[in-house]
Amino acid sequence: MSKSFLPKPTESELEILQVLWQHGPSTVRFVNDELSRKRDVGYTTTLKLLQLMLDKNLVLRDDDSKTHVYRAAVREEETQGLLLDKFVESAFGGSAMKLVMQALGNRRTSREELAQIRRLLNDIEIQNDTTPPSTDDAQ
Amino acid sequence: MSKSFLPKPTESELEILQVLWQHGPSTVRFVNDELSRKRDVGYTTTLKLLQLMLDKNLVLRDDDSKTHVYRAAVREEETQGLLLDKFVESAFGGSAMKLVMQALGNRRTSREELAQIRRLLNDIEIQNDTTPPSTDDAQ
DNA sequence: CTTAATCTACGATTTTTTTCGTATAATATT
DNA sequence: AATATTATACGAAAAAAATCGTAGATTAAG
Repeated sequence: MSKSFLPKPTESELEILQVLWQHGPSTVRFVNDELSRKRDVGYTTTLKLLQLMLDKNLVLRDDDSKTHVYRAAVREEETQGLLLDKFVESAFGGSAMKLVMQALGNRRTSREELAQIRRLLNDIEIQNDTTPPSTDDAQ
Repeated sequence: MSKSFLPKPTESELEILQVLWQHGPSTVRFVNDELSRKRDVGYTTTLKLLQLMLDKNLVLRDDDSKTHVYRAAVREEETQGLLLDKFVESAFGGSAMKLVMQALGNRRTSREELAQIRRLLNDIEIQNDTTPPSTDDAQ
């Protein structure tokens, strides 16, 4: 009931969402310019994508003025969570732990970041102690 | 020079690799049976996929006997690393930290796992101390 | 030996995703 | 006002990925 349908965005759709998340509501022109910084994309391609995303309710648009303004209709964390779940499942056979170990192991992590993770670990541990293990229903 | 070309496997190819990684060299029949446990797949579909993967050098096959035996040609960790990089880039805008935080935050992590991560964190920190910070170029 | 069962090869179709061209409308420029 | 610029809509092609059917070969069963 809480979370409405969130369709899994495709690779290209995700690129666009990144732009919208990072820069807020944007015109097609702006989104396209941003995408163009990385690779070659035609204007109408971006436009079409945005329109499809509108159909899928991935974005909303304000068409008061001639040049429409699009904005993300899905929240960043929520979407990332969804994608993460799928990714853990498909690439790591369901083991989030393996993923975390890989992510931490195979790249330089600064002292500050390490500290940040430690803090999070502490929080989780406290929660684990406070909140009883509950019925551990795996899916 | 070190790592040879590793093509990014598609979703379906990944499913197959999972089977091969987990069960070792397998026949088409076996792989198909495994996939069928999750969803509906035709035998020839699996066969075709395996053949395409052979072309791409994602798998190797032993066709001494009539029924061929396929095995993964790419290592699990290496492939996961590759996919992880792409995923961090596309879904988390390049921030592995955000990904780790999400992965840890949004799911129940057992005490044992938390300890495991702490150990890893320690190891990394020691490395950080031992190895000079070098040019700390964040981007 | 004949028939049934099991495999591989492979073309071809279907589905999904991405890209683009063109028509047309609105706005800006000279 | 005429022309150039910039937008959107939308069909449709191109590209990528997944699925399947059928032919022919080999092995197993009867």
